[in-house]
Amino acid sequence: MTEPQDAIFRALSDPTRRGLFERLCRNGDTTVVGLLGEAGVSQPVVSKHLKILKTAGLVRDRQQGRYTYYSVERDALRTLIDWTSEMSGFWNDRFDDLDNLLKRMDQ
Amino acid sequence: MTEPQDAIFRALSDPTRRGLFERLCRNGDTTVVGLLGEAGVSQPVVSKHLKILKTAGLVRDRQQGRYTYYSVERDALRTLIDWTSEMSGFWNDRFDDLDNLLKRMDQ
DNA sequence: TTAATGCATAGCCATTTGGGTATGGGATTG
DNA sequence: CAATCCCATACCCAAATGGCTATGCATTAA
Repeated sequence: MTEPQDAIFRALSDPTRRGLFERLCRNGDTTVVGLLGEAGVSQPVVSKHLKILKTAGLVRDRQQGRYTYYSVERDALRTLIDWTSEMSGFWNDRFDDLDNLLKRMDQ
Repeated sequence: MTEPQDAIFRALSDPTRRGLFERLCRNGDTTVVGLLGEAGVSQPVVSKHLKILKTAGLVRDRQQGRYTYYSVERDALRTLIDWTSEMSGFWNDRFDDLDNLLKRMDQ
């Protein structure tokens, strides 16, 4: 059972790739060549990273003539947010339990 | 410049490792042997993963006799939450900009 | 229609990574 | 004190990963 978090965390774990995603978050809708500047790697590498981000459901691409525009996918970070709040929830629940325990012990 | 997100995303990108972290979120304060069951890997591998989680600032360990208890670090997910909301922010800002643009065009 | 541009795919290679077994040291139990 | 248990470190190995160059296919520009 491969969780959806797998692809997300994997995709964002590489600095170059996360940099591409961040740039798309800031500037949105950019061509591959447009992303090439700050990436610091060759064009094929950028393409490869974008494909991974796309597979993870983080970005989408749109063809226009000989250009390919990439942009952040709608609800890209939904899975990440959900997972994080679930984990935080467990954490808080345990503190609630501890809290209740202490209250009961206090009586 | 190695961002703090690097270690976090890296650490959580591996399913086995994320599984360990999730288990600690749910149950908190568990020994290495206690974690061994669900992990599905050998004890040395669990220890190695825990070390990586610890280095990433996600968990802490506490020695007690011959047992080592691991638990989720306070504010473990802070960095993750901050990064996510920052990215979401950029996204929303762009929509605000678009919104403003449309309003201005509307006049 | 030729030349140039944008981009993806295909190989190739060095490094990293996740897993295993072997081992040893400290703490507890018999 | 001997046996056992908990856990970390040291190696080793196959597979995955991230980078590169070469190349080819569209699309646009000359």
